[in-house]
Amino acid sequence: MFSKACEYAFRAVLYISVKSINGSKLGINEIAKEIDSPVPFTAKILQTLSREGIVSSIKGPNGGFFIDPKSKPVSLNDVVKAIDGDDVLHSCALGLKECSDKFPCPIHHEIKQYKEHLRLVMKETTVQELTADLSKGLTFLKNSRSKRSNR
Amino acid sequence: MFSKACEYAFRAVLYISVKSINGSKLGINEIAKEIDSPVPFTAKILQTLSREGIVSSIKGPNGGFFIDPKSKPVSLNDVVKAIDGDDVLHSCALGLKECSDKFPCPIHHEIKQYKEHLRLVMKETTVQELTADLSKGLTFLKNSRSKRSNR
DNA sequence: GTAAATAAGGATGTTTTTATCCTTTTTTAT
DNA sequence: ATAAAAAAGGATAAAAACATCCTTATTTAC
Repeated sequence: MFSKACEYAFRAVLYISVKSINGSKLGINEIAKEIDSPVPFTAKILQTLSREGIVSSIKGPNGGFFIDPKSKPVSLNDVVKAIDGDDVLHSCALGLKECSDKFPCPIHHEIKQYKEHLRLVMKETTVQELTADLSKGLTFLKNSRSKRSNR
Repeated sequence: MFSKACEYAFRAVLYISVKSINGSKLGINEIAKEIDSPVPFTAKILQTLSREGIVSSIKGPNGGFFIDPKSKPVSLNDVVKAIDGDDVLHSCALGLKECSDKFPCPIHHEIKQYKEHLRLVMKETTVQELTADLSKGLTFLKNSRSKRSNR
């Protein structure tokens, strides 16, 4: 559905968002541990997200990554665009470069609705509105007994 | 959404299905040309589809690939399973190995409905029912001016 | 039964994605 | 000022996906 990089990006951004509520800044090691992702790869992804203005960061002691709760909400679509690019949610299931109502692939009409709905959800769902359930422990960013967390 | 291999598989199977209506058997070169895909890679994919019983093939002169129009219809899901495996349509958008109603990722509930919708479409749509529009020229398997077809 | 046509299978190569490592820059505390 | 802590950035490595090539097996036509 999305690249691994994008999956890590979602998880990282959500984790940072939750922890940023009380003004914390988070180091890359903590983030990677808590979302069960490889440290250096996650660092690269956060670099990109930082460059794209999706997360903030400060260097130096007591620095780290954070998301100002008062800043403009970040949609899931913003994250996808930053990491996987703009095409992912628009590309044809059969791989046609041009696939549209006027020039449809054989399953264009069958999955059109699904794709539109998914795009809408990704555009309208914000990281900020997902943080509440996450901090209440109603949703999760990693499996309890994942391999990585057991090392 | 799907791997390139799976995209080629969809296109190949659909092309073969259309041409099989009048009993034709198709060579790998013709198939790859008509669906605008790399010949040897497409050959590999058809090998797999043949092994999985999704297409039939006979070797030797006048041999080739075909789909008996009277055989049991093939769902798009059958093709996905043969090429990308069974997980693709069930995997978590955030990459959690275990993501369910009981143990949901933060966007599980948001996209659950759409994933189910897509799975249903893939299971219920058959290659056979897509062939009619395709042979009428109402749907397409390649772009008119694709790079490959211009070589 | 020989040659040609065709798919099947195995080995290999290329590109992209995923992941790691090392150095540099910035900031803070002392 | 200096040392330590942190992210940023560049170079490299490993794995997976994508793609090709060569040989083998099967079938047909002559």
